[in-house]
Amino acid sequence: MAQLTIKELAKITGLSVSTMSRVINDHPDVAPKTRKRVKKIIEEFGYTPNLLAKDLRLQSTKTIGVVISDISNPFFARVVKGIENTARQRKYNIILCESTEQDRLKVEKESIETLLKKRVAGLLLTPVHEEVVDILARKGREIPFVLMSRHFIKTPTNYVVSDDILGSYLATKHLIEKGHRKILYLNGSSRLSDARDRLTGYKKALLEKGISFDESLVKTVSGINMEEAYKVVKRILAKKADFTAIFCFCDYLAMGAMRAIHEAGWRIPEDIAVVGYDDVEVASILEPPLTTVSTPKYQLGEKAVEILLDHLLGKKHKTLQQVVVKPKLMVRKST
Amino acid sequence: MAQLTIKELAKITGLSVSTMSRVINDHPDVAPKTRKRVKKIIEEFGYTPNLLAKDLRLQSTKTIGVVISDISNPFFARVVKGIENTARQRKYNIILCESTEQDRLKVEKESIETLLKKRVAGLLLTPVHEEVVDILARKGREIPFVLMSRHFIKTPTNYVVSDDILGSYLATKHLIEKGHRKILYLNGSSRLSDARDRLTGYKKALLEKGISFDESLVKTVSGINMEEAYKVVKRILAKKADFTAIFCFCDYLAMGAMRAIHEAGWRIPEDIAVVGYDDVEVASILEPPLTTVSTPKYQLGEKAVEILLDHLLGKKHKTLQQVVVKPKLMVRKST
DNA sequence: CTGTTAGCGCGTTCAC
DNA sequence: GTGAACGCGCTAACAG
Repeated sequence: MAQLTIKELAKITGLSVSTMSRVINDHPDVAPKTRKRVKKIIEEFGYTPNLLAKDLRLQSTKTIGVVISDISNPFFARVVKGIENTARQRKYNIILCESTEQDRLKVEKESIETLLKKRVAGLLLTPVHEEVVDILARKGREIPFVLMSRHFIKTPTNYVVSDDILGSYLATKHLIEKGHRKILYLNGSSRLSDARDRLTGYKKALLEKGISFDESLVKTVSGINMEEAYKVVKRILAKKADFTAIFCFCDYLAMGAMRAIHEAGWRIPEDIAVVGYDDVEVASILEPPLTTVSTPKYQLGEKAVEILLDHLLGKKHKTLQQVVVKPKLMVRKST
Repeated sequence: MAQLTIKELAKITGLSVSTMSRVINDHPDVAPKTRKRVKKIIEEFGYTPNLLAKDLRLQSTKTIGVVISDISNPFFARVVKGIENTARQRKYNIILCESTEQDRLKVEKESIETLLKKRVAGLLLTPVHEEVVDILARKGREIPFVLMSRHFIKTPTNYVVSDDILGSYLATKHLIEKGHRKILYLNGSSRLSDARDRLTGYKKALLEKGISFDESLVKTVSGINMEEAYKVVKRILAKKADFTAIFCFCDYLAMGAMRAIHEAGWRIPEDIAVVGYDDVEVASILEPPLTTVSTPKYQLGEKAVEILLDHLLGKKHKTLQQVVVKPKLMVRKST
């Protein structure tokens, strides 16, 4: 990292460090010709300002920490795209951390600690444990953060989520109207608000249509990914299929479920109908095209960044922003 | 960012800053009881070391810059997962930058400049323009970097790629053996080595089987994504389908192509066979399951990080590492 | 084992 | 319009 420093640059130009600093930051108080000459030399010698020093001096960085559970999940990939693109437009960079591993809590905690040490300007998270939020609220830490896809009840925070109750209500209702009475719900961990809310929506539709809730029809996967869903559904199918439809917590799970159903020799939707959540890009070209609940993924990331920056720039300081977007049912061939 | 500093911590404990530094960094030269007491206070007061200061002092960061073209592409999502996970295991973080936009060159350049300013320890890239590599090789910049999926001929660098000629050769040969003579090749920009190499492999198989190369059967999409592929194939199909198979530069393109084919009312593979490249997770559950060329995506990212760290830690300094992994044909129902 | 101090690269008063 | 000097928070000699 033997780079040219501002001091050396000053030596080369024969001017002072402060003048260097001024032209680097386009400060007005510099004679036009001086500026020109210095800029030329900067170009020629390939000077690269050290943001570590600048940020330390200014006590602020243009870096946003992002903690996401699984970038392989097309839903999150899309959210991250939204985050990165809008952040970059606003001259911010993102440090991306995953927390997929078994011991998520530990990984999440460590990632956040590291991000805090790096003095990120703010945090964007899809936390698995509420405890994580407590860490951020600890004394002396007034770092802004916004949760995505999930929120916690105990701790009020900024967040951007989908109206999960509504979404899964619509999905379940749709299935019922298609004649299904026994609907398996393949859920994520009930520790999460999105999983809980989607279960609530599921129950709500059942109730409304006069179908009694059957606890045994709710299955929980240990990890939100295709492979897990595949395994779970395969196991269920091996026993006895006492249901005619599966509603999945998200499309990524639905994909695994579909694979299991196909492999078991059942047809979709004739034998088993499938509904997902998220409306991921590939949903429409699956076999068959997946009926799902559509959510604005890119915009979710975008909005999260905007809320964060509003707080950073002190615009809506202290005012909690909680955005809930309305999902939309996309009916396709899987039901 | 009003955080507790090491100096204030020293004041609280009644000890010196160096002692603080020592316990923070687990330096041996500290009395056990002192260490214990200090640690307790750190915990209690919630001290968070400032890495900006530490890194500035040490002239090195544990951050890796990653410039990827499109995180929505499941291939890259998987590669990034490999990068992030192995980096994190090695105590490094990644700053992720996308360069999808129209004016890629500019975005790529800017991202790299920013990353350099942030003093990332090294760079991982899938560059679109060779020019970008020149920037990194400029005087005074001896930052290590490794290219992924592509490389350049003019400039020798570290890289991790798939044997693209072999892969597309296998794919094309497979199609020919299935009886296809008119095979459309949906390619990415020929500026890229992977696109060029895959075209070469395509031609090689043709030549070997005594089929003359037809320039008009090579179509280039302007952007590597589903939507682009969908549009291009739709347009082609609207005219006249003078081919019985499509070989796509990657699965992501294949997905768009499949959608267009379905919409046009053709069957896969009866009317048009489709082959992709990458063997993305969803490939096996598409309609129909996609025949494709399998590449170790996660491992590609993993290997890239390892090469980078080898250089950072001075192990194989100056020795260029160029890894070429052998792809494997996965025959499924789309052919 | 512990404390003092210099300086990493930079921005910012405050002089001139 | 320009320069000198201080300090952001931290580590690493060096001294004790």
